[in-house]
Amino acid sequence: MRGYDLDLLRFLQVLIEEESVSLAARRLKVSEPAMSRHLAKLRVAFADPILVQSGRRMSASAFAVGILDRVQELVRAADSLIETRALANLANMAPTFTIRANDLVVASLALPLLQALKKECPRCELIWAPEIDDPASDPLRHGRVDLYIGATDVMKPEIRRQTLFRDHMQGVVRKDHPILATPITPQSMVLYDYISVSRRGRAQGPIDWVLRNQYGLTRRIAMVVPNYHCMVESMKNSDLILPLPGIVVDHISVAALGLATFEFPLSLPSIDAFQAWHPRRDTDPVHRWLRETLFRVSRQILGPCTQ
Amino acid sequence: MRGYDLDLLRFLQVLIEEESVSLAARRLKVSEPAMSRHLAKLRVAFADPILVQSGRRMSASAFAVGILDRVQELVRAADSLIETRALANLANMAPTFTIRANDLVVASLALPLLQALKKECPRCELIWAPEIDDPASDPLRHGRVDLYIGATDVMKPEIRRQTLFRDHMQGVVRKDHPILATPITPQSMVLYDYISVSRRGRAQGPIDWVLRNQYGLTRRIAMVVPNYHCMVESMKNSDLILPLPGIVVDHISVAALGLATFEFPLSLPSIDAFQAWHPRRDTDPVHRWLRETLFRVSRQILGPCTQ
DNA sequence: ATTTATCATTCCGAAAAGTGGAATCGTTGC
DNA sequence: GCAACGATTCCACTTTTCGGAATGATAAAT
Repeated sequence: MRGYDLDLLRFLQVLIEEESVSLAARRLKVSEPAMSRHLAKLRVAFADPILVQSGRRMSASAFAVGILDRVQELVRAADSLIETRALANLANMAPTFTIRANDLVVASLALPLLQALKKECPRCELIWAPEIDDPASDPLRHGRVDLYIGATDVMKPEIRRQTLFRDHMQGVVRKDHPILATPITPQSMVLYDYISVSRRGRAQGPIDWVLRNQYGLTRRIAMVVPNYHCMVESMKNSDLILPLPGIVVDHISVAALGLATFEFPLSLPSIDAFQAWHPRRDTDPVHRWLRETLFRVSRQILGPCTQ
Repeated sequence: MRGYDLDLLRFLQVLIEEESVSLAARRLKVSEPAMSRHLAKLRVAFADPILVQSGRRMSASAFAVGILDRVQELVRAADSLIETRALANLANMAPTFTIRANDLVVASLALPLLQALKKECPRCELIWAPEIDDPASDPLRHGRVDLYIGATDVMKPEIRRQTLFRDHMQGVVRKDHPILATPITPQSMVLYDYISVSRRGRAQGPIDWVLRNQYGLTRRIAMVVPNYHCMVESMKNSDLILPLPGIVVDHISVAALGLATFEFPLSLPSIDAFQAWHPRRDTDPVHRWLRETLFRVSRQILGPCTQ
């Protein structure tokens, strides 16, 4: 006798995580009757109900909750055996990844990421796809893009995502801007006009919402630009204020451009940059290696997320 | 896509351990074609041959050898999930185990073992079956005995066994025996007659073989007895030498019986006491709990094996 | 060099297992 | 009391797995 079918562990993990036969079925792409039968087999094998009726819903039994960690680790470890084999051959592979990210990310991460990847896989290639105005999920779904790096996009529900780093906006002005002469307050913020960076022409953002809701103030957007490049070259001749994320500020030579920066005296929500991918790549060990390498590199370059 | 069938891990483990499709098939009680197909699926899943032809035989690939530890641990951990559930209910169980062991073992281990078992399972019961002269394997095969503890028995090949403790023989004589007047040598050993303890009337043993082969000496067996009990009561009135294992010597009150002990000046093979059970109990979590408890108790009482 | 033995793989028909849709059951909200 | 929702059971069909027979590969024996 060989004991129970170990493949039931895959079902067990998802059943406990979802606490629902229907959701578990959907997640593993089988019918509800099929999932129900798997649950029945698990109940026999473990002599435990696993999921118990809790009013209209189901909830996991104490025993099931107690072993979830071990089940998750088991399934993960079992799948990583496959990766052991696949990754053993990285040095002989020549994978090409298409990654879509905005210019800020490319500027700061592209080179260190490529260096880290090539360390283990010398013939690895990256293609940085240009930003588009369509929803970011579609190319992931169709497989035209392997990985997407964004911060504000709303992704389709099935798209997987992982936070890479946390950022916040800083104000950029010319070096001797009058706003710097005294401690900056919300009131002094709105004395000057602003530049807004938005590919879709969106002028309003978190700064506006906080000013209005917490101080009853309104800032003026003098113009909206699709990217910051030409602004940082010429804004030193004006009193305009340009909000930029830290990732950019760290990247440009502020002093050389005749500029200075300041922290907004506001409680702004942070910006969580993430990487996103389609679930079909979940079990692709080479794709996982890419994600893990990008995650590690982004933390090295940009510092850990404080969350 | 759910990834490969995790149940293949059971086959993977046995295939790597046996390095033979036939032996693996036999061990898991499937046909050779069935095992061959499982191997084929493993080869696809891992993109590795797993077993490669090495002349007439097969041997495990480097990759397979490299992951065997992890595979064994995975299968063990997966099966132990079942035990987690089963053992969670020990306090409410009332299992009865039939254990066959010789009197020496019963005398020294029965009470501590029962105490240790009852600590976790208050209604647990032990039945110590009397020694018999038939092969010890048969009752295990037929299920009449759950566990057998022995030392010298040859068991059937499918019987599982685990060493419990290591022992050695000591000489027992009356308190003022002349052999104790000077350092004991092989030559002085054979000046006196011996008692041999053997249920099957076997007079010769390792002592005889070592004396003959290393010193060209022969000891005289004055009599053979089926157990040592009556001898230790009456032998103080004679110059007979009674060899007994340490487990007995530690158990009886040597001084109160007017006796003394000595170490044989010979390089004798040690006695490995073991527990034995039928493989059908391998996956029985309650039976495994019994074995593990017996193992732990025997080490506590008799000291660890130096091996 | 040929034959024999052993072990692994492939083929094939039969048996077993698994599937999803439909029907049914149990619980809660309205 | 009825409707909605989710889980389970039933049923016919599909897929997978099984073991015996046949085949292939290798080394030992003759």
